[in-house]
Amino acid sequence: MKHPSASDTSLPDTTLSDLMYVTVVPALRTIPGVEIFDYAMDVKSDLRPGNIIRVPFRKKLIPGLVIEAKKNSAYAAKAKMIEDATVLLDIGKSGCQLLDATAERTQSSRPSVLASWIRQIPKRALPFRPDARQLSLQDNGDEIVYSLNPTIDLISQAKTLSGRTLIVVPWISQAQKIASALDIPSLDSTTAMAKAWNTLKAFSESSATMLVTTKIGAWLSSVADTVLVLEPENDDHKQDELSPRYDARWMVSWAHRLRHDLALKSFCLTPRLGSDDFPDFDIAADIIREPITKASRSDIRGISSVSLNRLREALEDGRDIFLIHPVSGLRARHTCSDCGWQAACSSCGFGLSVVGGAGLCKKCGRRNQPLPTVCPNCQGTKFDRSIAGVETIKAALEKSLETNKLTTLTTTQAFETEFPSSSFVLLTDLDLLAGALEDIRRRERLIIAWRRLSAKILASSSTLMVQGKEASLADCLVWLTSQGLKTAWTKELEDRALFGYPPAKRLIKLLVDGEPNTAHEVFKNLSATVPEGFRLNGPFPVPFRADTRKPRWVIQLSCPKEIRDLELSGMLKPFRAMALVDLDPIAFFS
DNA sequence: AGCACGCCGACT
DNA sequence: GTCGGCGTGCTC
Repeated sequence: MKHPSASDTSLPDTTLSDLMYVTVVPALRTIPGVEIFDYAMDVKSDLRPGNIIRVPFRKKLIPGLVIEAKKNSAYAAKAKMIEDATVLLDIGKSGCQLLDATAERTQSSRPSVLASWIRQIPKRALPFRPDARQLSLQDNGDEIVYSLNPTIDLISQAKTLSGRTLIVVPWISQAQKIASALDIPSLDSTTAMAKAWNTLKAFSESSATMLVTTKIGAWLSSVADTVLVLEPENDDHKQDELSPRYDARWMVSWAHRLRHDLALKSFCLTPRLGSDDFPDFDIAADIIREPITKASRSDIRGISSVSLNRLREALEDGRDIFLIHPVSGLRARHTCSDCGWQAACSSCGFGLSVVGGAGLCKKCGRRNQPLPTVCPNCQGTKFDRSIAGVETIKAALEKSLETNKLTTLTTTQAFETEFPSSSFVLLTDLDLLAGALEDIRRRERLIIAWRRLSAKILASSSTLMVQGKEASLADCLVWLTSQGLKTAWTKELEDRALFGYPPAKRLIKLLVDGEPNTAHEVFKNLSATVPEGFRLNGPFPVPFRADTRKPRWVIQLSCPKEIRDLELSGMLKPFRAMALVDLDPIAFFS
């Protein structure tokens, strides 16, 4: 099998005639620049681009991806011999291309991306044995389906499909629910190593199979016939913690770009900001708005007297009652009533939540941190200034209503719960649905979350009572209509355009660690590099850093949205040493 | 001699 | 980014 390459002609054939070479991307965390390695092999081992094999590396055997087979190598003298050329998986040429594109996009090396894709291969992995496969050569589309219940519609669509189908969802719990509904395997971060490998291998081997996965399996779209994406409007499709950080939605559409025979279908409730395609339905849920005013207060903090009465009535009518109050624990923060001093996490500096009498950090997860009873700033002894937590409200409500049948839900739980028919649900504050994030995207997130919750209410013929500031409540019913959403998104787009934020502009984020002058230095150098039409903002300090960590700064680079990844990464390459470059940020200020 | 530690360059 | 080779210096 001959694979032509530049090196075929650039070097004389001095090698033994029964040797060939392969260029391999090892599955290994490396810095950008440490990318590919050549290996020698017997000509009889028929390796091709896309094959995943094991290669000797230092003193170990590690997984590697063949990206080229060739007669000669400039590294022939160093090249180690591949003794066992057993192919363990094949991701094809398009898999290699997707790897290249992902590395470029995430500003990381191909080996690092590959390592994050295949993670580990069990010791006793069996050879790759694909069934005879008919490649569909038709040009398949990229379609968006709007639905009041995207999950149900995705499942029924999946049942009609016959090829190799990958279902990509934003959360593990959804993946597992869909897996059991369709009786197919799920691949997510909780799947054990050997099982994960066998699952993805089985998916790649069979031409008629189905797999549901979270963002960690999105790369398998390079071997799928059809990819179904659930809730593409949801930002949890982006891996934003581990490195390399990538976005499942981007990866899936890039796979489609590389292989047009890949059919792509997205199921959503809300169009993404910037879309000009809107659903043709309204979410006609039973919703009662209850503005929070001083006059409407009940004895229970955070609950109006009208809400309390409605809850009581619902309970008397035998309805299931739910409380959504997205502040866990006893109270949101341990804040001094007199001076406003706030207890902070000892490892990351974020404000501590009060759960079970001790401090819990919502940012880094550190638990059981001691909370002072006397304010270290002003010696005050009252700490009840912060918003009450769900434990506090639940206890007070159950006492007042003389019941133990109140179910409390966090936002995430609210999205995952199937409400019993005719439930009565109280949301304590509409604004809390958007989470703690103070970002230009707050409104966008709030609208998406609000529509999701309302659709769940509608599906179960329940009632949602929503408290909130008068101004916040004013638009919330409008957001549930197609026309109202269109208006809201148009307004949001105008605001973003005004400030130079996505999707009106492309935004690149650079994170610089160090003193202010370090950040300003990088900013100055960037200003000198960046072409006409680009704009720089910052450096903004990143809040909530631990005392032991250096301060971190955000520099925003706003540029025309048409700009290509390749051009950007070329321009920003010199800054890689000083800054972490995120070409695809979801949060704009941290 | 035996071993822990840390630096630094190579990894095919 | 990680490994491992090698030099240093301490201990038995």
